[in-house]
Amino acid sequence: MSRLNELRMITRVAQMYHVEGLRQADIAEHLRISQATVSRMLKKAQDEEIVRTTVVSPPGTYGALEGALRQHFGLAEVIVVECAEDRDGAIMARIGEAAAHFLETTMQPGEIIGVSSWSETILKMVDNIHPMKAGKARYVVQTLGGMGDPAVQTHATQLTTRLAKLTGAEPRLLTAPGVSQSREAKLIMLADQYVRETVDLFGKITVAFMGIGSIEPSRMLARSGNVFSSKELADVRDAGAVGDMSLRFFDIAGRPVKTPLDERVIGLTLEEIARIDRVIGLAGGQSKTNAIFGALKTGVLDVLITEKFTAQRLLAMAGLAPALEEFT
Amino acid sequence: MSRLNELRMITRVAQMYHVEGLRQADIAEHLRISQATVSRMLKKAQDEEIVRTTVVSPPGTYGALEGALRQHFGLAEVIVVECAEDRDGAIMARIGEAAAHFLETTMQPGEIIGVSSWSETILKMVDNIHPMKAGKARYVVQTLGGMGDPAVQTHATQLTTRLAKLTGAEPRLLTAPGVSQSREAKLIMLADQYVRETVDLFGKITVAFMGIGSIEPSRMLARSGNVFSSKELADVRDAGAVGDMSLRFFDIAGRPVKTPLDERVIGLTLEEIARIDRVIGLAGGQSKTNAIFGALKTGVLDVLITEKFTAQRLLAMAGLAPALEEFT
DNA sequence: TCCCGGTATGGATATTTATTCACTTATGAC
DNA sequence: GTCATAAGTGAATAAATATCCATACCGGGA
Repeated sequence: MSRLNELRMITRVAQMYHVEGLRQADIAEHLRISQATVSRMLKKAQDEEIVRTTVVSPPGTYGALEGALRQHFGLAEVIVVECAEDRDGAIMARIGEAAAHFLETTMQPGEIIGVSSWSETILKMVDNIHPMKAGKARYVVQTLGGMGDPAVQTHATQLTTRLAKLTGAEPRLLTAPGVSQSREAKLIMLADQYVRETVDLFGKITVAFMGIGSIEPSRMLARSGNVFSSKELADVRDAGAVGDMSLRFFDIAGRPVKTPLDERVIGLTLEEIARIDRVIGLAGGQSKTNAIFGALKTGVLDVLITEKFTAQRLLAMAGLAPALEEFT
Repeated sequence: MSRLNELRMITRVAQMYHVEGLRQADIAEHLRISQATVSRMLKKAQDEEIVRTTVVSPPGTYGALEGALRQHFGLAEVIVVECAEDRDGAIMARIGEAAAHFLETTMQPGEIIGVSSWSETILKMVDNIHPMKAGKARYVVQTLGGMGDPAVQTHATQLTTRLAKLTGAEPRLLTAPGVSQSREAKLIMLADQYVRETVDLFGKITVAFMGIGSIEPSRMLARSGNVFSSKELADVRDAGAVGDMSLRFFDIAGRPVKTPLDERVIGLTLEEIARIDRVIGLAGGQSKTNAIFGALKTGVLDVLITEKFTAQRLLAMAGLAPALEEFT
């Protein structure tokens, strides 16, 4: 009997607190009990599920998708954006916006930002960053050499420099090609004073933005500026690679895929990426799904920023398809 | 655009706070913002209805009914109990239990308790009170003279005394009949030293338990011990009375119904009842519905303790029938 | 009967949360 | 452009809430 009366009272307290918005002290007075007891009753109301709190995602946000991805891939944060069109360009733009906002709101003063310069998504991110007045970053470090002929390499330089300016940081450029001619050529590049200084900062990077690339011959070659042949690309794919971050390839299970090409790349290694405090992966789109899945499996990412349909596909691949109903 | 990102972030914060149970400071650290902002976001989440808190009544409790009654009749508290059987006896027993629990949990030390002694529900209440160890009441004041022949009047005395003992208070008895022979007889009674002392306490009562009686010839006469005639009863009813508290009659709209009988009653008046800080009305059952409705309309009650079906009928009478669906 | 472990209580206090304040930045009128 | 206004921020602080602690009480077993 008293059990029921107890529940009745707890319900009433919960009502007053959550619905009527009274303070615990007022409720205590009203019911002539102590505030401590009211607090305990409210806790009990939670435990007994007399009060239920639900968090609903507003239209255009995808809390459930984000939560499922966080959980399944062990990520600290996931941001899923909505994208009306399914064009890759539109998707990158939206992801870039979100990444920009993320950087703006989470950047700490003195941070050392790593950025692999030639991802289009990262370009979009930089486009959307507002100049920061307070709380400047320390360095923006280019984590991969430039692609294509030297004239075009200035794109990378510009992007790094622009990001540095926007964040109030000092740019640290990697004045070398992303893919050197040979292992030996790479060593020579690394001997350069300025290159050396930048590479030495790799271990100090506190936050890195990683474009995730897919192994798709046309795009890959296009963006590479033909620094490696379609033969090399085929080798990488034959070795099981599905995608790359900073030209470090991995397979669908997230295992690194090492080929001779690997030795010629001037930029962060997967091991170095893994040691960075916050690594933010940016990518979305049908063609990149496998690459993103592999990237997540490498375990080096802390944050993923992607797009709704991609997120759904990733969960489906992870075997969470049945739950997809909820994730519309 | 930033609007959506804002909502996304708020949703995430709400998720962390309400679902994952993190502290605001931890969330702030995770998201690299200030705790103040987290607090503000959570408030916004409430406002935007991103978090929804619902209080459900556990089975056997009737939060919705209680709330509707509180609201409609302007009561400070309402307790609705469940009663399996529809017998009046069973209903009174359950209401008595609830009233006992209410008294136990809300009584303040030094309280002066008024009790109109002959209501069966109040009898049940006293039956269910556990002796109080700490926080004793000051007085238990009998607010209506005894009914029936002097030998039977000891019932009233006993009830008051017993309640006083249970609450650690000093009993203050009204050693007079509830209904005197005449106006003159009443004055003589009131001249009595002990009666005087008790009546003087009427104005000091801090909490009063009121049985609510219905005008129903058989029961009324039975309980009255035939101190008034069926003619007198008919007069009262003809005057529109539907019920009484402490033999003070009122009609369905809660208006006092004064008849010559009124002058002969030795006990609290409605005006005196109205001045008491907390007046708790106890009643339930089909036959008492109109009486309770009238009692609520008098505006003298602060708390009502009743039973589920009675509560539903009261709301139906109040014109809240359509809402009854929810109140099963 | 008395004593013991488990549970509940309110007062005091530690912890957590909300609000204030001073300041910065964005926005819009002129 | 300049100014005023509005909106947002974090540090400090006020306010509210949760927890600790000492105590009281209940039920059950010696």
